[in-house]
Amino acid sequence: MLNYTYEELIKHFKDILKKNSLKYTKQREVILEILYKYNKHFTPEELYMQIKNEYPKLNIGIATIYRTLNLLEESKMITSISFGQLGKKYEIAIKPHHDHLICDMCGTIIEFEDEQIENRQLEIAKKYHFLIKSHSLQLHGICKECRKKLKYS
Amino acid sequence: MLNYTYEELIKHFKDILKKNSLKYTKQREVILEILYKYNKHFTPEELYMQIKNEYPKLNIGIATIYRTLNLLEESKMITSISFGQLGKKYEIAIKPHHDHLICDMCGTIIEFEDEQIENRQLEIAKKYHFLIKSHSLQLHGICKECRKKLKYS
DNA sequence: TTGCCTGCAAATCCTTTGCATACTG
DNA sequence: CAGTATGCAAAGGATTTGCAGGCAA
Repeated sequence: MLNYTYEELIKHFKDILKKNSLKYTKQREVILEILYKYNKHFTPEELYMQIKNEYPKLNIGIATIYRTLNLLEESKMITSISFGQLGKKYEIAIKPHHDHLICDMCGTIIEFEDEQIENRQLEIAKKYHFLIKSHSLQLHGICKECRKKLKYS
Repeated sequence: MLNYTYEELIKHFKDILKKNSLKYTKQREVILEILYKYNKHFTPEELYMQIKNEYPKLNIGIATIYRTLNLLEESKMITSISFGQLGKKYEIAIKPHHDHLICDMCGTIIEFEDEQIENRQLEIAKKYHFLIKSHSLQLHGICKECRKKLKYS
C-alpha cells in the first residue's frame, strides 16, 4: 500500500530538517511514526491520545502536535482534509493520490483512485486556463455496513 | 443561472418554517435575500458586514447569522464549502449542482459542472456499495488572471 | 397569549503564541 | 555553545449558548 519503507520516510524527513536547519526530536519522530504505522486519518486530538497511549513516558504537549502537523504539511509529508464541523484530519502523504468516500453515519473513510476523473479534471482546468496544484474530491453518504444496519432496524 | 425566482424561494422557505413551527422574521428574510441577490459565497462575517451595509437600521447580531446559516443548511436551502484555515463559506443551494475551481492566490471561485465526472462517481459508489448523498469536488490552484500577474512580475 | 427569536455577553472549542527551560547538532 | 524545540499556560479567533426581553402566529 505504502510506497516507502519507514526507514526511507525517516531519511526523507531528516533531509528536509537538515535543509532548513531544523532538529530531529523524539516528539517529531513519534508523530511521524504513528501516522505511518496506522496509515489512516487523525485529528490532532486523536493523534495526541494515541501517542499518550503508546508512549506514556514521553512528555508531549498538544501544542507540539499542532506545530509538527503544520511543519509536516508544509513539507508535503502529510496532507489534510476538512470535515466541516468535524475539523481537520491528517494522513501520511506518501501514498499515490486518492480521493475519499466518507460515511456520514459512522465516519468510515474509504479511499479510491480513479484515473478517468483525474484526466477529466485536467481538461476542465485547461478550459478555464487554470493551473491545478491539488484537488480534493469527497463523496458523502452511507457505507455498505450502515446501509445494512438501516435495513434491519 | 438561478432556477427559482426570489418569490418562489421565499415561498419555499416559509413552507419549511411552517412545517417546523418556526417563525418568519426580518433577520431571516434579509439573510436569504442577500445570499440570493449576490449569488456568491459568503463567510458568516462577510454576510454580517453586507447586511450592516445595506440595512444599517436593522438590528442584527452575528449570533443570528450563525443560527440562521445552520438552519438554512439543515433545510438544504444553502450549502457550504470549507476553506481550511480560511473558514467556511455559504451559498444559495438552488442552482444546479456544481463543483469549484479555487484560486489559492486571490481566492476567486469558479463554478463548473461536469456530467462525465458525476457519472463516474456513481459507478465508484456502486463498486463500494455506497449510497451517495452529496459530494464536493474542489480543484485548487492558480487562476488565469493570477498566472498572468506571475508572468509579469 | 404562547412560545419561538433576538441581541448581547459569556462560554466553548480549536489552534496559535510567548516565554523560560531543555535539548540537538 | 548557539540556536532550535518543548511544555505550559495564556491568548486568539470562530462559533455556540444562556438569558431576559421582543415579536410572529
